[in-house]
Amino acid sequence: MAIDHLDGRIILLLAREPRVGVLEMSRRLGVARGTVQARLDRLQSNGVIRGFGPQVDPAALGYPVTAFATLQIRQGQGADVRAHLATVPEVLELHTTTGTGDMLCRLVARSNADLQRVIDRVVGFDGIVRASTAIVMENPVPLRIIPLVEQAALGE
Amino acid sequence: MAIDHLDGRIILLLAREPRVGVLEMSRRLGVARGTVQARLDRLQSNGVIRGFGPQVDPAALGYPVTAFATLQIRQGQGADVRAHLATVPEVLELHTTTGTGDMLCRLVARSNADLQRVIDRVVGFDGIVRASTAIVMENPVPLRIIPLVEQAALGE
DNA sequence: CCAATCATTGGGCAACCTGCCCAGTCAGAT
DNA sequence: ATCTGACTGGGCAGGTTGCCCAATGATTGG
Repeated sequence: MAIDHLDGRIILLLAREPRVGVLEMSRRLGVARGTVQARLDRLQSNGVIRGFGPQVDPAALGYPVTAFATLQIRQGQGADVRAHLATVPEVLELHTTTGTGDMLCRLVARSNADLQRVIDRVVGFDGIVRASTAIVMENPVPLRIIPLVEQAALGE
Repeated sequence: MAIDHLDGRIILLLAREPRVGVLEMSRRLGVARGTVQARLDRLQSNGVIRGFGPQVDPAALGYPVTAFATLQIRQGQGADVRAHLATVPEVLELHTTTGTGDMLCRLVARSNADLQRVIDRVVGFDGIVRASTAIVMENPVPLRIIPLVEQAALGE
């Protein structure tokens, strides 16, 4: 399940230049094409690489405002709340957590004013007792995985 | 900047089957190949599509534990803290926010025990006054963008 | 209303890559 | 010693890409 150095280099290369083909990769990495192909197949069936879907920027889509909402749920309403939130397009992800709240969700909106609409839609649901929202001002470290891949590839 | 229906269908198709080529897409969408190519180029230079990097699963890499940490920062130490957190591979993203805390970051770790090490490393920095961590138990809605793309493609 | 501009179409071309196959080598495990 | 699995290097047909072109709407500004 863990990845070795070559796997790491493949992922790194793909992350930097997603367009490179298997043949070009094999040249850059100094291994045979079949090797890269086999590694890639393995990484994907492993689940290490989930896919190569397009990374879409919500801001460019007209949703420049991001926020995180911590939700407290009425006991036993968890499933209903999950189903509710899954139907809201502006809910980009949802986690159930330990700690202060019961759930944490990432929201986007067209503007700060629009965020109010989104929040109303999110919390306007019976099972949600309380919500506390933190609006994102800056994103100094965008979602990344490379450093972790490097660490995982070295440590094995 | 906004996307139209055809853009939406292109993104949707790419999200479902990242391996399809431009030619196959043009067949499926019933438009000329050049059109799909032009749209794709535009979507990428627009920044709507950031790229097609591999989506790596931290769990498959040996980091099955995810947590969110809310940090309170000593006044004026923001830049230092950002730089510090950027050097920690287990910090997958970092936001500065309004509200209770000053920053919110997503962490991963090899285990709950390992999470302690990560947190120590994260908060073991002078500018951080206080940290409150929420461990993710479940992820009912994994990071997604499709519903938003559909909405954006319809609304324009 | 006309002209200009832009997106789209349909076609063609050479170069390239992919998927698939094979045999041979090599190292580690049994 | 034998076997298994990974890697190599090679070949092949088919499909795709990147690039070009001329022609056709559709939209916009004059």
